[in-house]
Amino acid sequence: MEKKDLSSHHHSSNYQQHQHQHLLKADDYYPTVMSSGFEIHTGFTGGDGSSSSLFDVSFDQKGFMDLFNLEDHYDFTSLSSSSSSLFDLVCHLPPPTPIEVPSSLRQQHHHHPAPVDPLPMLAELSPLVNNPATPSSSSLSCTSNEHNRVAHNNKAMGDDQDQDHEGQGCGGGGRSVTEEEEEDKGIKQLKPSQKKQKRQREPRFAFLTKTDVDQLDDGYRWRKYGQKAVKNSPHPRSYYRCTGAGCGVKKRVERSLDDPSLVVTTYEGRHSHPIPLMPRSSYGFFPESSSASHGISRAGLVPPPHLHHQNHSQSFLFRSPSLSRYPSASAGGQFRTATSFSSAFPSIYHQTKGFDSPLKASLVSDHGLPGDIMPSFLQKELIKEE
DNA sequence: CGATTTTGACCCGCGC
DNA sequence: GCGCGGGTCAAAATCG
Repeated sequence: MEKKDLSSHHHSSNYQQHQHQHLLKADDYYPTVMSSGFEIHTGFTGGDGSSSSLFDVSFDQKGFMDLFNLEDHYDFTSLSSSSSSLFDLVCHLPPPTPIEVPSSLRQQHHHHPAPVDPLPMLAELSPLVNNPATPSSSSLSCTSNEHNRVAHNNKAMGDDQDQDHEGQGCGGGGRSVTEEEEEDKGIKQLKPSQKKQKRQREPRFAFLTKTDVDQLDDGYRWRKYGQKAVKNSPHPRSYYRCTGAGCGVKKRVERSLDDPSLVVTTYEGRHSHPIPLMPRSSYGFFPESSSASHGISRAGLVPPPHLHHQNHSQSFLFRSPSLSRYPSASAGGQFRTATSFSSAFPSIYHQTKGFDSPLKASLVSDHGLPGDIMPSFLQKELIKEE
């Protein structure tokens, strides 16, 4: 039934490499950190910014600051590419406050399970409203999982939340990934008593990406296991699972109702393995940094300790598939991406364009931390603009 | 031929 | 209890 509508969308093949802007948004939050050298402009700029630097990132400073409460401590304006990046900051900052997710997004995410322990603070903070600055700017909001409380108004995903304990899982919880996974699968079949136990979901992160492409290449390999029509939306939602052995990380991709040009990618769980491919994503960022556990290594960022705890730290790199083939950023063309993510930075909105150089960024997670979810899109998104 | 995608069916929780 | 909607399974189809 629904499929039909859906079908039209996926396929990367069709995606053109033209312009994609990625806005990253995050939704459920967890603070992830991204790294790398970009410039951060304190002013919020609209979506297509016109900045020309390679990595211009604009944040809504205010929101950002608010989140972190940094105002007093950090001078964002001073950040520049040379600096370690905002991630540095992030690392030292207090956790962000949750933001409210745009209605369209909310449907899905919000339900937060119960989580793990996320940031207490956040939890308390509760809802923030973010103002979607611009439609596209999408600020996304995120809420933390835990924070569900806040959000839980939406029940849309009710089941979601309830399900599985994976939550802790991937990294967190106690069960091994495989176990979880299996359980996951088996859930249906086994269901008897299990029902009672509600499953909790793992922490999720959502990113908003403004792009023509539905699928971003974040360095991991994903297998699509389902697609559903989204209520009130012509665009379907696709479900992907990481193909890594034992890795139960899931990803959900759909277009925003509010702005079809925005792709909402929600990650759930942590990867239990390092990023596979260099091939595809060989752009380099990643890696190594594992050792740095918290902190940023030059390239990467790691979530602040407090944030770190759970596994939330993940690293991502996003690239649109189509772009994958393009040799890195080096390609001098202009690329542009705008991402906003709420997880870590709730109302942040930034754009990047034209990277000329490979970003050095790598997000680090403790390696495979399950997380490794964070996109590095920042880094590499190379999108050729026109 | 193995991996991935497609897609209808099914499961499950929730509200009415 | 029923219908709705989200999420997942799994067989078939497709891809590389």
